[in-house]
Amino acid sequence: MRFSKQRELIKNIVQTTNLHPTADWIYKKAKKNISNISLGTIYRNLSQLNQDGIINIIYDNNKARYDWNTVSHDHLKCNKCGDITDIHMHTEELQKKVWNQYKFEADNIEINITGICNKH
Amino acid sequence: MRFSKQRELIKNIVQTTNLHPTADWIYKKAKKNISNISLGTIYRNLSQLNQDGIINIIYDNNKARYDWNTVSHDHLKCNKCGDITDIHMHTEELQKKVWNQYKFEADNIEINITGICNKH
DNA sequence: ATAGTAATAGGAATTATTACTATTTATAAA
DNA sequence: TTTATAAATAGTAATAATTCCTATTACTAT
Ligand SMILES: [Mn+2]
Ligand SMILES: [Mn+2]
Ligand SMILES: [Zn+2]
Ligand SMILES: [Zn+2]
Repeated sequence: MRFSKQRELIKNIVQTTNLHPTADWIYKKAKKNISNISLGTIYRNLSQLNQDGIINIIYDNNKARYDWNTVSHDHLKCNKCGDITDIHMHTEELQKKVWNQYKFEADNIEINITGICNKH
Repeated sequence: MRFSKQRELIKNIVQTTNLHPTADWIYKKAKKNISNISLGTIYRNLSQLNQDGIINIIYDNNKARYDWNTVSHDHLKCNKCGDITDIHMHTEELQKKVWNQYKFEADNIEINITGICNKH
């Protein structure tokens, strides 16, 4: 993978927010630095960065969000303000359980909890 | 909500499969009975049925799937064959945990586990 | 039967994402 | 340094999933 200032910028944007931004949010932010950057470049680089284990993708209903935190963790999504916050459930236990009970070899466990956050 | 043969058919299709079908799968199946049914009707009725608690919606990456089983449960998705199977984790504990630790009032907990199923 | 209401079909619009292509750019060899 | 070339880019078109719109149809209560 060759260096590009676009990829560097995109990586930096993702790595300096905890908002779990969408591609479009990242695109708007990136345009402030590189005004003619294209949305295709955003998507291409986000998926490259994901493939290289540098960032994570999470799915919020029918859109992707990007997470700087590649360590396995889970999310709380507030129905009122839309905020997504990190939590850590102990998925190792679940992983064991699905193996023991279903002989299912889990490689990823994602827990998405929706409800009302403590700001309301 | 008034009776309609379209809604009855859509409900029946969802309630007689455990495949967690997409809107498009349901559409194709429905057309065999009502050849001029429209995709808009599929979506409208699926979301009505969901609002009335008759069926459930689950999100598989960036598309919706529909589940006849409205009792809280979770899913295993196989990366090889794409099959989605039901499991039951004990989410009551998780619900308590997020309340105690984060004061987050959970109304829905979805656990999505991907990996390799016991058919491979 | 008629009127009022609720549902429909069909297509247009929207949103998120991917694909295509001509041009530019990073890197490494000559 | 110049040059070769593979990778990346901008811009645009295409696709996929979903929602919105509107004229028409079907039920229901008078
Ligand atoms: Mn996170
Ligand atoms: Mn299910
Ligand atoms: Zn909130
Ligand atoms: Zn499988």
